[in-house]
Amino acid sequence: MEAEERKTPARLLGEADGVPGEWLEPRYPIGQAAAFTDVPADTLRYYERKGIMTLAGRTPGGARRYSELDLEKIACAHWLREAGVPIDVIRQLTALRGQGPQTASGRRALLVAHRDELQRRRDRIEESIDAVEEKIAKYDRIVEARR
Amino acid sequence: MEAEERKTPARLLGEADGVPGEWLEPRYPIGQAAAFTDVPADTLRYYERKGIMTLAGRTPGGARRYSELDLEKIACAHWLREAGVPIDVIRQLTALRGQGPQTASGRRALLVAHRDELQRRRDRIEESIDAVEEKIAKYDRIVEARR
DNA sequence: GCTTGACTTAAAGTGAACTCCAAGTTCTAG
DNA sequence: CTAGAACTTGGAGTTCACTTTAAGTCAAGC
Repeated sequence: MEAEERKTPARLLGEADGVPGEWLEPRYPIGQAAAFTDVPADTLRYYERKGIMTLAGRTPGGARRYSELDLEKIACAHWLREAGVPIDVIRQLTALRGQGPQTASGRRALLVAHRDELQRRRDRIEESIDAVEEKIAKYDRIVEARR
Repeated sequence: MEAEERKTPARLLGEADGVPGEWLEPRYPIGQAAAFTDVPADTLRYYERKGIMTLAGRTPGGARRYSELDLEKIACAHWLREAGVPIDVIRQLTALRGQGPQTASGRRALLVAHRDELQRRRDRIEESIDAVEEKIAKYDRIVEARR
């Protein structure tokens, strides 16, 4: 057992290797994938159930093996989640991506809709910040008056 | 029955009336309070259970009656919720407010903490927007290339 | 007195996104 | 070959903030 877990597969480091298609090899068990992507294994299985990950390769025995491309897809899905995109929308994006390049404009539309939503969310937060600052200022005056 | 429900109690319109302390009168039943504040009656009871509303006045029969001050407190709590402040934090603020003015600096600290949290949240969203825009641009190039 | 509608309570249900568990199977190092 | 770590599955549990339900009480108009 190593002192420190290796956290990044070659592809993510940009170490292009000679064998073409090598990063499509289903190589990484779920625990490694979890460590690489920082997404818990349970969550990876959950994403799969929810249909936002097309199934990675399996060993004859049935254990999942992720390729480096799969890891990138996971990273992308997880990133979208962190950006607040609901699983449902990610599923739609994934489904469209699976249907080939003619769905590109549909996917673009989904992303534009989400960007607009994000902007609205940011604007609301901005307003909240302003209002909270005002309240803080009010407390400053109160605290000041009591000294 | 009126054609249009009256949505705002006098105090919120700024119609100061002659009788001092009048806006402390527990006057409005929960349905009215809900209409005024745009917070469903169920949610008002829920807030009360959660301890983020000190109990409003009651009729002899046990029905809640809200004063205009209560309505302002509701508006404040609801606004904090919309700003993403968890119920728990609102409860702390409410509790501190109930303990008098010497807790003002404590309340200020809670608000500052929340403002910082909001700023972090806004910054994350900002990053997400940038990233989504980048993805959109990528799709633009794809869609362009296919024409 | 009776109906209607607004109110009361405790408790259960909802939905999103995980997160954990039990019991069994597979993989891997020695 | 075997011990034990890592994996499999289906399903239950968790958290948050409500939301709904069931069963009953209260106040006003006819």
